[in-house]
Amino acid sequence: MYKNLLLDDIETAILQAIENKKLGNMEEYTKGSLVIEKPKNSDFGDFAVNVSSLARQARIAPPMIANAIVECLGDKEYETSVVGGFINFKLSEKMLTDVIVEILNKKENYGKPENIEAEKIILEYVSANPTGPFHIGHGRWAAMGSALANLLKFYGHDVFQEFYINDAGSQIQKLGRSLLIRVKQELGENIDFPEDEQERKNYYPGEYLIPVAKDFLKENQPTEDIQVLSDYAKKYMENVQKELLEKFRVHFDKFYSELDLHNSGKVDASYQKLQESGKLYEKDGAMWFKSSEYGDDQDRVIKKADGSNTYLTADIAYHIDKLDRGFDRLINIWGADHHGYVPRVKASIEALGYDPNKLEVLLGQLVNLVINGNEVRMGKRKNMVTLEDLIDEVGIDATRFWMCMRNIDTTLDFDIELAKTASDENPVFYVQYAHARVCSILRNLVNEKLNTETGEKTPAPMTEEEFENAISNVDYEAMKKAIPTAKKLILKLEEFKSMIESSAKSRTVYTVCRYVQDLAGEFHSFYNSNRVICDDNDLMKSRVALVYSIKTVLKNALDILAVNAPERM
RNA sequence: GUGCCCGUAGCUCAGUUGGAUAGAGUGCAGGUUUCCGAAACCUGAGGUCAUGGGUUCGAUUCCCAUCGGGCAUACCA
Repeated sequence: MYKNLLLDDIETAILQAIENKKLGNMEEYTKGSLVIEKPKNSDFGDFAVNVSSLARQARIAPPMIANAIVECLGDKEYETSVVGGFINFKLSEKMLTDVIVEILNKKENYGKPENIEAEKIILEYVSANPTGPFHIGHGRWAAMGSALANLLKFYGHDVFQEFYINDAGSQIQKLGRSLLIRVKQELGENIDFPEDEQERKNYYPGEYLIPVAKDFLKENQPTEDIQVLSDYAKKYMENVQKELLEKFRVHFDKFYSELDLHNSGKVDASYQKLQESGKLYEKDGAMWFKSSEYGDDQDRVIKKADGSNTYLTADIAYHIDKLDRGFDRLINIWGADHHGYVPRVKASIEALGYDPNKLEVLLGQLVNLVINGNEVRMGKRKNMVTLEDLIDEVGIDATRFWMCMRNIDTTLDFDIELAKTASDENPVFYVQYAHARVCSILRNLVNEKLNTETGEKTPAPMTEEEFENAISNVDYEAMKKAIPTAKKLILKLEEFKSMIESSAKSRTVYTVCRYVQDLAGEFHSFYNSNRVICDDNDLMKSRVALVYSIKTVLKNALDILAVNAPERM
């Protein structure tokens, strides 16, 4: 990508300038200390670099530094100009053409970096309790996690997606007790969940267990055995969750059961290892882990006074297991309500002799539901608007896009009315419309036109063969005519590569959403003042190559988000 | 109380190791269609970057304090 090329050139020139004693007191330069950026005002150029930061070391004014560097740059394809401490770059038409050539050659691989250090990554997300249907908050992790997985894969990493099923704790008994009440209700018994708020907390009073009870009775004899009921409800909810994930285009390579983890002996084994490391001690009849020695604000209980394990014990074993499976990097997406949990898990990893920096936890702020302009707090069990309800109302594409379009650091306000009306106010349609429009142009190019009133046929502007030729044999001569009116558009297409790199490195998917909106905007703007199908054959051919490139890049970006790129709308 | 996240246009949000006139969408006002999809485009108004200090040639960005919002502070999971 041109950012890297320009930076290389500039850094070489700086080293040359230092050697020639043109940079005052400056004696050395560390690569990577400058950044190529886009000028705020495009009149300055296509790219720019600010060299003011070198002034302190060189002890001469920024403009002089900039000029000295430019002098050492030599003849290049692009033009340079100096304004204050900035060196501005203007790409040549040949360089712009090369962007299109590259896209048309690489197609669905355009944007993938050539040489990166591929990491073996395990990405864990959603990891919900199998005690009920997903709510909207789970939808955010599902959409963002799957998009992040797609992004990291596209970038070249080896990504394994995993869902940790919390199927071992007391909440499972609670689920069974709740199902028992629903079963009894089905059998005509006059019984309900306790009114008392404290007691009610021991149940899941949501109506979603009613169909579960019905199905249970179809397949089983009535029972009051909580274990049987728990197992049934748990499996049932797991299947409900799995089906919805697939429908939502979220694919996990493995569903890892906490119960299996316990049964495998791995939890006991990691407890043993912790004990051997000397980081456990007894207090008040319980076993404590000295996590405060590793930056946690206090020590944590690892085995309760009654001899049972805490949730943390299993989670330590789980993370150690991930490391033992040979992953270079563990990325977890957790809700912000679990943020206090990060230091203790890292502490345990370190205490057991692993590198805690291999674990990256992306903490996501929660989702607020906005109904009729009022925020509805997402309680875990009350006010439940399920993810499925949401998808049914606003569609998969819109839901995925909305969930991904904000930085994970900010609380997401999901305005259900806005998402439902979902037309002009919805950015996903704006982007999809751009893709459909491109496809429409491409169709019109090779289809003859029929006048419905007169029955007359106008021949297609291009034959299939001419079309194939226009998008496969492209060089500067062929593209030249399209360049002057398409400069901004081509620069945006070029930006796809640097966007992919920075998004992958910073683990953000909202930047991909922003990019597709920008690209769609550039295209719509271009479309309004330039025609693709026109009388000038050379111009038409070159614009066909341009428009086909846009379609390719839009598709590549939307594929990462797992949002459809429709041919028609 | 303590820790983490946040506070930028009416609203929802960007702002890349500190740097050019703080940007986009939406909303509002106005304009654009004999021609490839007007679900689009163009123009305009709209800002004490929460507040007050500090560091710096330069702060929306870094530091401190205050105010406001969210989350967490279990031998629950």
